[in-house]
Amino acid sequence: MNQSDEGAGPGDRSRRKDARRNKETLLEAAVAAFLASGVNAPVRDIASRAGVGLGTLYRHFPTRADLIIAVYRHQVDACAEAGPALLAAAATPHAALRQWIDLFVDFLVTKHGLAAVLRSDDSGFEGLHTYFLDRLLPVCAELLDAAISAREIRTDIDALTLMRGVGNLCIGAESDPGYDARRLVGVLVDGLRHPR
Amino acid sequence: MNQSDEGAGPGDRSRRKDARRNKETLLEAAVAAFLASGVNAPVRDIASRAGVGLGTLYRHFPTRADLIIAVYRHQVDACAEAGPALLAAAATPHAALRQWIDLFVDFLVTKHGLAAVLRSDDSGFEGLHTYFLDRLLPVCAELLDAAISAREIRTDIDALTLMRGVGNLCIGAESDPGYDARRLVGVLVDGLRHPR
DNA sequence: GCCAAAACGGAACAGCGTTCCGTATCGTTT
DNA sequence: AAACGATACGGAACGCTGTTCCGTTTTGGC
Repeated sequence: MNQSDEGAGPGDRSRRKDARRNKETLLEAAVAAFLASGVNAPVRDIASRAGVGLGTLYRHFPTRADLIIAVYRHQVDACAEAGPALLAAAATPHAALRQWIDLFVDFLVTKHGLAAVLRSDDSGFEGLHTYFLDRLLPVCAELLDAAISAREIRTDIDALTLMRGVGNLCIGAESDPGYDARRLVGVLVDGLRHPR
Repeated sequence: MNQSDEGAGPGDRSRRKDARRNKETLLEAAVAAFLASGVNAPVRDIASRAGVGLGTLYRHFPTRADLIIAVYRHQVDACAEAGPALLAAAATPHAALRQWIDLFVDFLVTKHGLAAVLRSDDSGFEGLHTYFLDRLLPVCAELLDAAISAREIRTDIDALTLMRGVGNLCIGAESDPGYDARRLVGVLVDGLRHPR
């Protein structure tokens, strides 16, 4: 989708070496900034952490979303790949779904502001939104279908709605001791089972 | 909490009549702007709709949150007041809780962006946040307690977590045909019942 | 009609993401 | 080694927020 598909690995041979180095530095700076101030850390902070101008940042990551994607790509991929393994290992598809969603929730909750930005209808984050959905929606759908086939859960909630719901429940979970997103997601997943 | 407690009714006698008129006009402009562009309509739009300067807007409503509160105050109050009535009328406390939450969800879903702004950890919306919680949390707690006393639901979800969860589930419900917040909230409320 | 008190309007400020372009560096070619 | 075109850099500037501030205007009791 964009040129930052592979972080700043050795994949982009044709680029100048200062460009490769800057991209790498920017990624490290972004990781640090996101950790310190959340995903909404100002671009200027990230650029100055990297000792680089704004122009440089924007050439490598045309939008905030691209930078966020580059930072979290590996973790999202790991989450996606865990799906089939969980399905194979768990006692029931519903248990696998629960475990997979827990994985997703753990990821979201530990990234300050990521859940919020994921759901933001602000254009400019569409790329981020799309990436997450492209990667995770098929996995979620597979688990959901398996649970439906096993007649464990209701059939009127599709994978997209479920993922968005789980993502939404994670919003604000980090900066609010009185709000237990994990438990609430657990309740939601319980509710998926056929009503009595 | 602030001087806009009563919209722009005849309550504030001591104010100059142009001030009263402007406040009323601003409220109408805000209603129109929120309807047209969502709760995040720029203050400048609202001021210019009202044919009034920015200073005037900010004198009457010291922050965006105050304006939003003034616009939705009556509907929030109505929702709060519906709680006890539903509890008295419904077959079971859990049914009353479900109906009350449906009321709340209907309110949120029809106000573009309100759910998002309600959950935003952005300071400046704390007033809004506080008002909603002050008004609705006791009602939710009453319904929740009743359902717990009737041994209908689990005891590990408190009113605050539930309300925030429901609010979160409503985020983005307006601008996303593929996302069914109402149904998802229904699933969550189902999940509140004791696990099998 | 006078005049303080009250309210108004909008320029100005701070902070955001993003764009743009003159300048500096790189790496190849001579 | 020198020169040169392509590539990349830096940061001022733009457009958009919400909010503050203060010179000017309006109001309403005397």
